[in-house]
Amino acid sequence: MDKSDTKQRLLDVAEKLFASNGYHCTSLRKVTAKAGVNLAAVSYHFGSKEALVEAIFERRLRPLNEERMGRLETVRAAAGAAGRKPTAEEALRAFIEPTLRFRDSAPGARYFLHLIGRALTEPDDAVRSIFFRMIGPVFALMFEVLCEARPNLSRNQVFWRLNFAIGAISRCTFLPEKLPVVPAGIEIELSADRQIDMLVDFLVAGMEAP
Amino acid sequence: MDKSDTKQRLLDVAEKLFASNGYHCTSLRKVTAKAGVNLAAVSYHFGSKEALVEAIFERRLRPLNEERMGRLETVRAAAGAAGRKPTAEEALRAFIEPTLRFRDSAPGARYFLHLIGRALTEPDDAVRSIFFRMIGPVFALMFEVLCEARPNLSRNQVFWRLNFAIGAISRCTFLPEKLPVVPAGIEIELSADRQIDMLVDFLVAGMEAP
DNA sequence: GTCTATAGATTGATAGAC
DNA sequence: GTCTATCAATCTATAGAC
Repeated sequence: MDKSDTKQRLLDVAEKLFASNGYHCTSLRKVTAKAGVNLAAVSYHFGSKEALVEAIFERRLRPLNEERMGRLETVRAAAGAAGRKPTAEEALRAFIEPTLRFRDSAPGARYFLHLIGRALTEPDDAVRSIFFRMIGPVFALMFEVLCEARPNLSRNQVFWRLNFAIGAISRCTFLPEKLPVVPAGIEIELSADRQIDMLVDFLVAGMEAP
Repeated sequence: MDKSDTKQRLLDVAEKLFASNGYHCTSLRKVTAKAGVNLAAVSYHFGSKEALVEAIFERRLRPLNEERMGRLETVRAAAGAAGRKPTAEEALRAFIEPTLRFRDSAPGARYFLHLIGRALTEPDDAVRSIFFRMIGPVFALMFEVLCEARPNLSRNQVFWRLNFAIGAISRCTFLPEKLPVVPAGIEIELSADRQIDMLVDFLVAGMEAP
């Protein structure tokens, strides 16, 4: 029990600190101090700082990606069985719903989503490529399903619209306190379902634009 | 001439390196070495690393913001004079066209846009707040004009749709080589006008969704 | 304005005792 | 598995000669 406890605590604390303060602004000393473990524990359990962040991605992104891929395959299969194309809404929901519902599924999931929202723009090539490698297959499948949903668009147009959608979605996975200046009276904390509805309304319209 | 030359070279080189490799991954030693000036020149001309990045933002963001604000005011005035509301397309174009045309207007502008695309998600509180302070008034005006354009939406909905749009736009200001895995046959380098059209098609539809 | 030299602090990683 | 102690590298910032 003690054995895995240190490892888990390191993952939990590092996830939160990397998300809140960034990978490079967070030293291993801060992580181990907050986790209440020894500095050398990172080397022992993970090997390096980079391997630690990779383990953080791996732990949460693997099940999340499996769910998104599974739902995308289901969308494709259901449409095929009915002799029609998948719709943009089905594809978008298959991606968005697991992502945003995941936000409230575990204590640290919110921090993790913030972390991957920033991984999209991560300046460190090593860290960014860890993330891109894990997200690549989901992105590729999403792209193919969207191409089927919008056969009249060029692949080029679908690619860019998917990128636009990714950018929009990433604004919802951010910790609310990290958003730009918020006008008075704005509700910045939304339930996952409300956030999903807003995203889907916006993105389906964008994706179905001529 | 020599006097301002060092300062300009520092701005140009730091802009490029901060954009390509990130603020924290770029040491002042790398900047001064690549600029061919002495390490101490940063302290002399700017005072600190943070003041350097602030000067980088200031140099390009001030004229760009003035143009975007001016165009937003024009949209509002023209609609008012005609006794109608501004449209979402007018508001979006007033923001997007200056931004993306700016991309090709100066040698380093492309790097700068990448930098501000990442400033949205900057983990360092000091750097992020420099950016938010500069972008705040534009964001606020954009929000008000969009509220006028879509009076049937709640301010909450407009706020989130504006955030979605910001996220989408930021995917176009990125250096193409920093995008996630790109499927074969995709044209990743688009002219500003082509990119503007794609963005506007997508975002107008999203913004006008019920 | 530009330079050298260095202070002063922090970092990731590791060797070796327990 | 956990700990102390420390290495070697890096960083920003600055003092002071020219």
